Amino acid sequence: MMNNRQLADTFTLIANLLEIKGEIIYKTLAYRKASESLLGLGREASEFWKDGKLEEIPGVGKAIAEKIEELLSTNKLEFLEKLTKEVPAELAGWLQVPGLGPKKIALIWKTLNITSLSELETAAKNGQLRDLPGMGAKSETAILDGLASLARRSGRIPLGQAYPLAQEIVATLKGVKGVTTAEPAGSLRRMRSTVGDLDILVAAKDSSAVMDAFVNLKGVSRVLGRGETKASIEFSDGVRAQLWVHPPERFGTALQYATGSKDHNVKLRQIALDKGLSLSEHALTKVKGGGEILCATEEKVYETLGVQWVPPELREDRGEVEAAKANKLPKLIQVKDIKSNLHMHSTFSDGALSILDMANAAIKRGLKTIVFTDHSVGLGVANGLSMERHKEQAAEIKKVQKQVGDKILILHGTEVEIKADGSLDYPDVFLASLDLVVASLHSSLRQPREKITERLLKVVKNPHVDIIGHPTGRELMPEREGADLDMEVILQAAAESGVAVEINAHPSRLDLDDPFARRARELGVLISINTDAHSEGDYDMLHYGVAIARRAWLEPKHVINTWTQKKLLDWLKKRG
DNA sequence: TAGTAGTGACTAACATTTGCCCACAAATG
Repeated sequence: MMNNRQLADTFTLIANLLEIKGEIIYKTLAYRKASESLLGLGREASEFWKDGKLEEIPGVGKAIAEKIEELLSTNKLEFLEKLTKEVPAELAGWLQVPGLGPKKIALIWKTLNITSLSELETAAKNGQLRDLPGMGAKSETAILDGLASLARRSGRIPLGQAYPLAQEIVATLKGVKGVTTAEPAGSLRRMRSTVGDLDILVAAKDSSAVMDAFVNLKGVSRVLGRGETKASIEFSDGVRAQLWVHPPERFGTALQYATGSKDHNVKLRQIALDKGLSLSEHALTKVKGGGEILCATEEKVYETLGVQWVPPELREDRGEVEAAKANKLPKLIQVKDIKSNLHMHSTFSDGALSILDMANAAIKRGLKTIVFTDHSVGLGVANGLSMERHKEQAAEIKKVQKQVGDKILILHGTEVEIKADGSLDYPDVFLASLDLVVASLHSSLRQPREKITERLLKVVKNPHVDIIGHPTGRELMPEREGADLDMEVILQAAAESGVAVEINAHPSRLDLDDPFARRARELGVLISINTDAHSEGDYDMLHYGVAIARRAWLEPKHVINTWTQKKLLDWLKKRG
């Protein structure tokens, strides 16, 4: 049965083909909206279908509901088959080519009667494109460049890679003379777990010096464009970055614009229009009379519009604009709220540091409680612990606890392997003897949905398990898709059993991601944010996990790591 | 096409820059 990702891909394909076909824009928009909505839903559309409630999904009406139903029950869609007879599906792939949009694609396809990218390349090389209306030799070269760049590009960039890179760029640009402020914007500032490109915003009176510095950054392979206020570059690995430069007194509107998301901005600009103001990156302009209201800060933009300032992580048009209007935004969790790390490793399994070193590193970062959850015996590649070796670890923890005194509380737990049949790697009596149990999937991730859901469900119901670690098992660096789980079933069971579900803060995981985490919040599931630290530096990855939690609208009260030591210990005691 | 107002019709989608060709397409959040 198709999952949301596959449904969303189908509707994006339809939207792209309709756009090339030249269908009215609102149809295209409707399919795109439905696609976005499915991706952010946090529940499978099949759940809604089962209950006959497909049309309750935002952006899904009668026509799209029928198409979802057809796709779920037959895996096919007659509408799409018909459409691809009119507009070859291959053409949708052309939209990936930078410099090609729907109009040009339609023009080239209809005039030259070609549909594949290789035919397009040949046509460009043969000089067949330059004579088309509205095109010239330069657009022909641009298309060839675009094709080459497409071959280099590697999809979306994991946040854990983009974030440090952006910090570096920002630091460099801040050093340029005349620069007042520089900040990352775009999906990076919103802390999406993957980003498309790097957006950087700079405040400076004069743009030319900072633009120069930008296009001359180390590793830049080509300059895609450079104007008065914006420039765009590509690094040799295919990563793209953009720079906007605005005067300091307009920085607020500029940052608001560059942070997005697009849908959030559209909604906000609509609110502005309702107030007789036109919002752009430059200013709020009175529609009548044209006077400008300048905003040096983002806060002033939102304030002028009479809505609460929206934290960037929420700006996805998932209800935050309405909440801001009603003064009902959540008081989002912050890094400083986190008092404990409940999932981490030492040299007893595959960690880089001893119990003592990890404890000292945690003290340095102000943590009050840590739990060593080294791997269990079945995970041989990670040097998993036998029950025998757990005795050694217990002794070592006791010793270190004495050494560090009351600076931190060190607990003894495990990250126990969930075996292929859903049983755990240690017997229940042994699990009961540990302070805390994280249960995680590391193997047999490709089991069919029913099987792997059933497997995890067993674990959720085991009273000795306290936290489900990185629930889907997905990885971002290198990319590996998570298990095909029925997360709704898992989360509902978790709400019932009281087990906590993890947001793994390591940037190679970020699992759960925000749509599921938000659904967990709705269902009243306890959340635990952990670094899964294997080294000292891993502790500092916590902010990624907190960012995902913020994207999921989580407040301190939803997250067990914000609890006091006493509350945490009481909870663990109660769970047994 | 979705959503709403109201049962067949209407509205929705903001505002800007850049490059290339000479008015517009593409790209940006």
